Amino acid sequence: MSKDGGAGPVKDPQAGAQRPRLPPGLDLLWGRRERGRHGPKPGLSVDAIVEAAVGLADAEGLEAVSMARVANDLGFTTMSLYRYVSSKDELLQLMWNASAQGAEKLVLAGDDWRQRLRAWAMVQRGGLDRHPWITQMPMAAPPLAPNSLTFVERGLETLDDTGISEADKLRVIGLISSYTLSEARMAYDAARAAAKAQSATDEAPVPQWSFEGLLRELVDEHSYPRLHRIAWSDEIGSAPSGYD
Amino acid sequence: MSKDGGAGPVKDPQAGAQRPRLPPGLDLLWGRRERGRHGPKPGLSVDAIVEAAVGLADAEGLEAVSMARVANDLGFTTMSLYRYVSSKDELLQLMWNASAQGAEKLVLAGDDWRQRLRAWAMVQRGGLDRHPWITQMPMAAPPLAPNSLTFVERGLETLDDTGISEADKLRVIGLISSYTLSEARMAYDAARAAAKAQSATDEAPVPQWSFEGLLRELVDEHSYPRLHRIAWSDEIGSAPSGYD
DNA sequence: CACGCACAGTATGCGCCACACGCAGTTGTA
DNA sequence: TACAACTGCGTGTGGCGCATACTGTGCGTG
Repeated sequence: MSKDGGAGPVKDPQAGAQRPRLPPGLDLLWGRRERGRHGPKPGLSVDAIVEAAVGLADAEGLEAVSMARVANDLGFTTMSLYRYVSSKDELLQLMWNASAQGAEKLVLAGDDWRQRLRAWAMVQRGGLDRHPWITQMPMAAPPLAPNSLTFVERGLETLDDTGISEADKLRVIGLISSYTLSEARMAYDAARAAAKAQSATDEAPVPQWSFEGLLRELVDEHSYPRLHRIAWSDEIGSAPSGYD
Repeated sequence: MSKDGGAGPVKDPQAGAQRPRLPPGLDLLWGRRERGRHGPKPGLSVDAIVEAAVGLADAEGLEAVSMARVANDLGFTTMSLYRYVSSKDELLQLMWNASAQGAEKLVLAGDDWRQRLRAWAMVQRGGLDRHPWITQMPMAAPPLAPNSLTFVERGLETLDDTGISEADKLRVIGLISSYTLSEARMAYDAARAAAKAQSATDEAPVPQWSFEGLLRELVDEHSYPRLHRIAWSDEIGSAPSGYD
């Protein structure tokens, strides 16, 4: 297979010409997987598959996303999906990337970087609330999907007029990001647990524990003095993430 | 192995009477599940199971932990485990808790809170490096296991002489914690990816991508100007987490 | 002192999963 | 027109968590 030389018609006017091959998952993510030109027309598309999978995850959670369910929702068989996606993991990466769509067009208003950074974090939190299954994803490696990188880029943008180093900017973005993620995860899991407890309500043999109640029950005073104090004070209420 | 292995925090000789029932997963974690007194002697124990599972996860990763593998390693059948543990999820919680053992006896030296907090974070990071599978865990809800709470308590302790509110202390701990976790996760995933790439080295048709190289390849200058600058500068080197 | 029952470990099987493999039919190109 | 590339499907494999029903064991009590 020799593909060097620019003799043939190059569809991509981008001057990049011969880009090196990417690792297996990333090529599709960055639109560098080429489909052949022969054969029947595809009755399906990567986008349609990803859309169906995201819809399923939104409606029933990530654990409801199986190749069989997605294929069935689309009216195809399980194995047909593998003509478009090489593994379930790849599909998950595509879903993640899809959920971060629209980052390039968002406007981060604010006079100083604090306001902008805060707005950025709120946008992220909003996305996580809309697609809470992201908090349950395997999270292999830092996000190298195009939309995720765009979002990071926009985060860096909010720090433009601070004097800190580029590497520190990246670290700040990472820290905010991971905190937002973990907060969203807790909120989601708590909501799920509550929903589950409610669904199992017949006679209620389970006394319906709240997080705070549990903490008060479990944390005894002399083993956990500080936690005990916090648990028995009021308000574990939240203030978002506008600190530093 | 010590007799006081995984679960029981304290034995109450007299107060064993009337604590309310805990939700299904937590009772075992807090040593509040009572075994009957009849029948043959158990040939197995919760501690032994947890220990085997942790060993397996340390050696081959979390995905190698299946009820069948754990049981087989112990020389029992799959279903025998369910006499001690009511679900795989419960086993995972126990593993998590077990990995946080020893928090009560660690010494956090330092004159000011920064040093102590930093030491605390380093201990956490050390634990995550020793048991990297923790980064891959489902992470249902905030950690309510006794050892995890002990660790949080020790974290709060480092902030004793700061003037900030209790709730803020908790938030600081949470933030540091989540950042440490996400950093450890990235390091682990990167290591795994590298190991995988190396194991598939015959002729090396894959050009062996590094994270930095990938970033340089993917991030073009005008779509991602800031990331591009970072990618082409040197050092994405790390400085731990002694900031704020 | 024997009997019953709570308990231990086991055997079997169900429904689900991701995915390998090979087939039949369709379509652009030589 | 012949061929090769391609699509979608049927079938099969090995694994998973776990429900259920069983056989045997040994303690507490009649």
